[in-house]
Amino acid sequence: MATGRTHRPATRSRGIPEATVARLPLYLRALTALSERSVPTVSSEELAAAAGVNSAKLRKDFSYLGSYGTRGVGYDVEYLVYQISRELGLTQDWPVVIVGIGNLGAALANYGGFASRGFRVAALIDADPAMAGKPVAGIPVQHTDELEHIIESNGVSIGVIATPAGAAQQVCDRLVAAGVTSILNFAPTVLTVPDGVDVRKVDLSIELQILAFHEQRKAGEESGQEGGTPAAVTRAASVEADRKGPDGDVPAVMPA
Amino acid sequence: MATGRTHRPATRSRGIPEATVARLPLYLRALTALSERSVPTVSSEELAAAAGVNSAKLRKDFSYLGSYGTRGVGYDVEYLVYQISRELGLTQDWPVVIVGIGNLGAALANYGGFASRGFRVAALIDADPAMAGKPVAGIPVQHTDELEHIIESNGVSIGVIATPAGAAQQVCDRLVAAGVTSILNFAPTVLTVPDGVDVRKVDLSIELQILAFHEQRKAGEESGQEGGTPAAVTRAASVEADRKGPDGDVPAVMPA
DNA sequence: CCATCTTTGTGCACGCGTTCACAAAGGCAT
DNA sequence: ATGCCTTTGTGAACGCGTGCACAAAGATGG
Repeated sequence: MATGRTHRPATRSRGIPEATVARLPLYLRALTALSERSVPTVSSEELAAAAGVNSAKLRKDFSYLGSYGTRGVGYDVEYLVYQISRELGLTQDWPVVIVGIGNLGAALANYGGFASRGFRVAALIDADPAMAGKPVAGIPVQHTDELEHIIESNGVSIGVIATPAGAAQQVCDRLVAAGVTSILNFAPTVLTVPDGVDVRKVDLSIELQILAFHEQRKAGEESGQEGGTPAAVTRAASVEADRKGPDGDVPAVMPA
Repeated sequence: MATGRTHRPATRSRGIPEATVARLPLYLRALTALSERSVPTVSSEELAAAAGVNSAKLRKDFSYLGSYGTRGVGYDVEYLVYQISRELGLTQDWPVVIVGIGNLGAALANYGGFASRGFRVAALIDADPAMAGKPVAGIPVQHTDELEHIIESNGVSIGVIATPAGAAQQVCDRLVAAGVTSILNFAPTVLTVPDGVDVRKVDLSIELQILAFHEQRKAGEESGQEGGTPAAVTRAASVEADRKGPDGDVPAVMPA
């Protein structure tokens, strides 16, 4: 999973474990699919299979929400959709701003998953004056100068950062100062935020590196090859040669 | 974090805990930045701050790799960069294919972080015949028919899925059948894969929902408002109304 | 109304991950 | 060479998350 919680070490919110909260959207998605097919009830076993988890874990997760099941029958799909939606806070609209409208920012703006879960793109913001006014996904891009005004007038509490790494912390600071208390960070940087602000990060580069680790392990188990080969040393040395200048001046979205 | 490990419950590979592996890329990034500034050594305290973790955790993480530090001094930056790169398997080139060249796929293709860490985009693949031959990020898009051929002739073991949810499992099956053993999934679906295949997922919708949960909790603690308000019920009911048809036929990338 | 059968909800145990706290180790100054 | 000072490496304790296994609960059929 490309996700990583940053701060908030192990805060069990209102008795619901963090690990459970992270799975609720998964259950909700599976339940929504069942709801569309007009399935009235579902057993923990079936739903767990659809969500890709263990049925015992699913039952324990639901037990934190309350006793919404019926023994011998299962769970009422519609009721559970409502309960989970409510628990996740999806019963209200969340205005969201996306900062950094490069390739990735544009992809996010076009992402259909926003609107369908109570998230509304309130504004697209970019530092490039040439972008200002240009519509992306039907929404005109606004200049960074407007950031504070946009946040405050729309009551935005969730911000998405899709800028290059060099700009991320600065953007983050401005978002927080303007009142944003939850940030989804796509820039490959560690963001520092005050207490009370949640940060979640999505980092493609890290995901790939984790996959490479397991891939290497799988390959190494058979061929038994290990240790620094000459080629390996060469590549390692070239790693730094690739990276010129500070993080900020790489034009592409999300430099590593 | 937008990341979630899927299968592989708790396999401690060669003695290195999974949680440690997930942090190694973070350390590597911080170390690379230090290396660029020609910093010769760094203490666990400094590096931990740069990586956004606890110094004790960092030292324990490094202890799994071996004793690469010098007491009273710290760690040699260059040496550590090499050791972590080697451990993560970044000392070799990993050809990667990206399947699904929509908004997101194009953003990924343009992502600078690929090349700088030993990942090479071997091919871009899309099901739309109109896309075939069109260059994206300097690489011509190829049709899905070529998938097996591309995988085998390039020795690709890592695949990135950026298709709509409805196509993801099918693409996944074909990738695995052709020899791919690690998959990074951006489509909002649970992928089923045989043993030995690693799947990591990046799911924007889930991340936002987790943020919304905490955001609601923060808001609720002050205003003490709880329970299903009429407005809440309205929204919950409209959740399903938004979602027409099966997952597959939503045109946008990554429907939720 | 009773027996049976299905499925939930959870007590319990186990293992991973995190953190504390400190002894061991090495550099450095004198 | 010796003592001091810094920083590593790790033993031990703790807490969270997971999974097992079963008792309680309720539906269903006779």
